[in-house]
Amino acid sequence: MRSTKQRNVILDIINNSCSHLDAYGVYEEARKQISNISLGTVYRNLNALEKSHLIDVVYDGTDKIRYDKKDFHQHFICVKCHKIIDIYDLNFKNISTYKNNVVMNCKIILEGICEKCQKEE
Amino acid sequence: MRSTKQRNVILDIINNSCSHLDAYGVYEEARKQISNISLGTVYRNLNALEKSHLIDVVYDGTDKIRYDKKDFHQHFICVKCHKIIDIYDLNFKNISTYKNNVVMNCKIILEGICEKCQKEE
DNA sequence: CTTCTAACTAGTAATGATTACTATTTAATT
DNA sequence: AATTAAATAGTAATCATTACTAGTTAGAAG
Repeated sequence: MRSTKQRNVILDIINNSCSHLDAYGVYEEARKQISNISLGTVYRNLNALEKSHLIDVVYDGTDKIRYDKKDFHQHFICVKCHKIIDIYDLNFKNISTYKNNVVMNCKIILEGICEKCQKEE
Repeated sequence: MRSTKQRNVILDIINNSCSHLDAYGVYEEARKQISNISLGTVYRNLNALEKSHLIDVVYDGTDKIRYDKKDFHQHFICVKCHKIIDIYDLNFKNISTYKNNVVMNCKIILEGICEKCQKEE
């Protein structure tokens, strides 16, 4: 993967933001630095950066994919307004609430390479 | 929410499947029982059932939303082939592998109603 | 049982997030 | 400086999902 101005700007935007931007949000931020950057370039780089494990994705329950820095933490997601709250102090002892937010469900997803795909590498 | 033939068939398909079907997969199964069921009806009911917490959604890393029965378990998702493996015996003591599948990341998402949305109810 | 009506459906059109394509540019190696 | 594979801008295409409309139906009330 080559180092380009566009890719560096996009990675910096993700790493310096706490707002879980979607692709268009990243595009709007990036245009402040590279006025004619293409939306396709933003999509292509977000996919490439995610594939290289340099950024993470978050699904907030809408149809948009949101992007997040690689920084170990968990999320609370409101099923009504789709707000995402970063959790840096998860405590499984009382998981029915997290700071006045009512918890209804807990999803745990392990991501990795399955047995079959390891053999094909 | 009224009980309709279409809605019952769709809920049954989700509850009797282990394959994390997407909307079109549910549509194909449903047509075996209601030959002229509409794809729009499938989408509308999947959304309604999820909103009523009768079914769950799973994101496998593709652009398709997959549906799952409400049955407390966790998921392993392969980042290469997007296979979803159900986990009923999660053990945090050694999380670097799950049954020969290499774990690279663990996402924990709490879902619920945020403080602001509670006040607006 | 009949009437009533809001909720639901089938079928189709529209939307919009994402991806694909193409000519041009550029990082970085030789 | 020359070379070239990878990347980009701009635009067109894709396709999962949602919206719309006229007709149908579940289920409550008389």
